[in-house]
Amino acid sequence: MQIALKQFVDAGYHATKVSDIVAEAGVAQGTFYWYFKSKESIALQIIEQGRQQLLEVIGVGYRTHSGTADDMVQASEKLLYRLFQFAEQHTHLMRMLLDGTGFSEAVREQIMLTRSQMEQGFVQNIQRAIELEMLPVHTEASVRAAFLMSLIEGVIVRWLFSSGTSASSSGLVNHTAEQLAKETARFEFYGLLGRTD
Amino acid sequence: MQIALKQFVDAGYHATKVSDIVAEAGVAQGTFYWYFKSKESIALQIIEQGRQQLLEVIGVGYRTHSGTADDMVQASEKLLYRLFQFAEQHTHLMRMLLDGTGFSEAVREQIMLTRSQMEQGFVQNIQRAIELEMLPVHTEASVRAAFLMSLIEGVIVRWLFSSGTSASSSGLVNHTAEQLAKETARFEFYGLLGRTD
Amino acid sequence: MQIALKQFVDAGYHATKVSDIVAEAGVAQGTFYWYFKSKESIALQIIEQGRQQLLEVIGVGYRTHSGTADDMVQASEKLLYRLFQFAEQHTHLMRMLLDGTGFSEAVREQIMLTRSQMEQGFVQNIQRAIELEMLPVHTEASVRAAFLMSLIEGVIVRWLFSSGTSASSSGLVNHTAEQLAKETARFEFYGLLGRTD
Amino acid sequence: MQIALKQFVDAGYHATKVSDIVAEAGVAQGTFYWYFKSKESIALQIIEQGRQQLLEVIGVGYRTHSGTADDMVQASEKLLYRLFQFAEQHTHLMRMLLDGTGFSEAVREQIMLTRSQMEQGFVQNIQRAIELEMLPVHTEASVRAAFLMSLIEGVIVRWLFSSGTSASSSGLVNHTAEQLAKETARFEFYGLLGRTD
DNA sequence: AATGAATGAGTCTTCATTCAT
DNA sequence: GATGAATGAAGACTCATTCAT
Repeated sequence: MQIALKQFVDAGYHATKVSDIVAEAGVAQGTFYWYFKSKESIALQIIEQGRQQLLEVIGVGYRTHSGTADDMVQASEKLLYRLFQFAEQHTHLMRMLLDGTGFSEAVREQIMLTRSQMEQGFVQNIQRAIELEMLPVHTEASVRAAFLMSLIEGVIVRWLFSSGTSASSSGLVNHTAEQLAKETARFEFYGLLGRTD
Repeated sequence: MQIALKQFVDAGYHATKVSDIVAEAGVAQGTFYWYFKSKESIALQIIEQGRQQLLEVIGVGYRTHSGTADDMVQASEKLLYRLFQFAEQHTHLMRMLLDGTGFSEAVREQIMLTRSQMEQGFVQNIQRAIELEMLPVHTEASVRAAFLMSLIEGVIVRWLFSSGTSASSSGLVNHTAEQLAKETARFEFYGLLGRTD
Repeated sequence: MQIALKQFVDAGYHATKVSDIVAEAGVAQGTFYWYFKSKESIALQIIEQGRQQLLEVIGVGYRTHSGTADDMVQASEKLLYRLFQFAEQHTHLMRMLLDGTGFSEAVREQIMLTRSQMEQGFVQNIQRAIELEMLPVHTEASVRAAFLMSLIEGVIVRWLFSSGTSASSSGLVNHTAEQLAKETARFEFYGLLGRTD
Repeated sequence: MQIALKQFVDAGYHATKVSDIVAEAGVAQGTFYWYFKSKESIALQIIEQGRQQLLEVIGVGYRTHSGTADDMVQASEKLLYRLFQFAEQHTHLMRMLLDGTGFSEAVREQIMLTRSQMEQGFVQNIQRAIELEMLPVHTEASVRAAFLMSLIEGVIVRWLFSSGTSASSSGLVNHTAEQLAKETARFEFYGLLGRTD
């Protein structure tokens, strides 16, 4: 699965032949089919496993029961830090989830489901914060979660996957997970204008 | 090209057969090859054309020479409005650019290049705003452009492409381009906490 | 036809596309079919035309009515000289006839027919020489004609077509038509051992 | 490879479909590509194998260290006999080598190389004979080898391949390998005029 | 558990030929 | 006479999957 994941991400799902996977794994073609029902099935299993790890990472904390704005920023920073760390350690998986390099319908659906579940987590957190009057009410929680999730996904993509291609390096490339978490949390809560005090 | 774009986006690049394209176009297989060198080449041409349109849309304004924070917000709102309108009218193209549904290496590279050029535009605008002291200096322009671009891409994806799959509808689905532009601009400048006055 | 012949010979019949021919000729694809019924038909016409020229060249003389061995050698030398000259001036045609670069059945048949007619000419000449007791009777005329024809074909091929490829240059490459005719005639009548006087 | 060779020779390289080969072989299309990289590659392998066999056949003897003219004629006769026998047993291969029925560039090159190597063998033998003063010096060895090779190629073509087409049967058709070797050797050394004693 | 040879459906691409203008 | 866009049959090659051993 490690090998398959890497190849899916590096070369794309379609461009990755089962024969490539087994070649790198050093086993025979038939062996693949002893462990996996099909090429699609291995992709599905990779995601399934990744989903669980990912949701654990973001699921842990962030469920404050009150606090100041600063508390929120700090809590978010911590969550983002954990998430970015995880992304750094599971580059291939994240790439599969965020790039979606041309998988089949069924696989794409699972990818979307995973991201959707992640986003749902944010919706709940934001909802809670609004109820606790830690956040103003001017916008729906789901919209704000969408903003947040967009931000996070985009940041990870630019941070970890922007090299190689001729595309610009987005200025995020040389950041540490920690710096990135701080910057992102600041933008999350205060926007481009930053804190106005 | 219209037909090919639609099929690429709906079924995926690989799943789209040249025979499907010509069938819907009502011409013979050979005719395709009279106009396009290969299947990849039509994808490349689609992007090339789309890139130009897209860059025109965001290239127009946003190059203020001074002004208050409110001016900035309004200018950004206008730009976003134009962009979201364009996205609404060119759903398939945007999907090709933002989803990248498993195209070949060469095509993916062009997609990335297009997005990168768009992001570069934002970098320059932000840089200008910092020079004019309209934005605080605490963060590099390229980082902020990355945030902004992430936001925009994520918003468009959730707004236009989130139906169909079982994934949640992200709360953005039923917004108009106008509403979305307003909300996004607000988040862009003030973050989750919103304006503090 | 000139252009087609050249391309058939240089690239091979199958590798030569009608579009290549018309491109070099500077006319449209359809124009080709105004003048020729098909790709095969142009090849057939080329041969037909070439056959007539070729048979004229070798048909002229060589019909002695008596004479010494020296007379025969000289007569043969003249014939070969004419033939080699013709070959030199019609390289492409000769190549088509002697190389037979993968033409279709019908074309190949015409090529064979042409060569066969040429060989028949030699059979008759040799037959005559035997009747006139200018040549010993130990071998059938047809066999000797086969030897002769083999010799001539091989010589022309090596003389005119052996460059380019990595294949050896056969030592014939830098001869003039005249030298070649002399050497060939000598071998024809006296073999490797040469004249024994 | 047997089957492919036969079909290449009977129908021509281009006219032979991979599907024809596998059909006659009784295997699936894919199986072909398990054993051969491409259609061209099987042709190349056929030649490679054939080259080795052929060069062995002519490589054996013929390297006398002195002797009379008669010795030479007999030695040559033996060599020719072996060669003609081989040709008779490997008709298809010889046809591929001598007819060159429209193969691709790469294959043609290998064919030419094979024939060239054969000719080189003759050059050396003749050179030796000249050094040993068994042959007169009036002509270069390479030229004489060209004559000889032409003779041999032409004889084989006419002997084995002249039926079928409407072309004449060249008078060689009904000879045995032995007779042919004798006649050819005679012509080789004494030419049309034959021995003058 | 593992092998790897065998399968064959699937697809892009080529190119001789046609035909409306 | 000439054009060149349109046709569509044909064929090489790929690769996920199967299966006898």
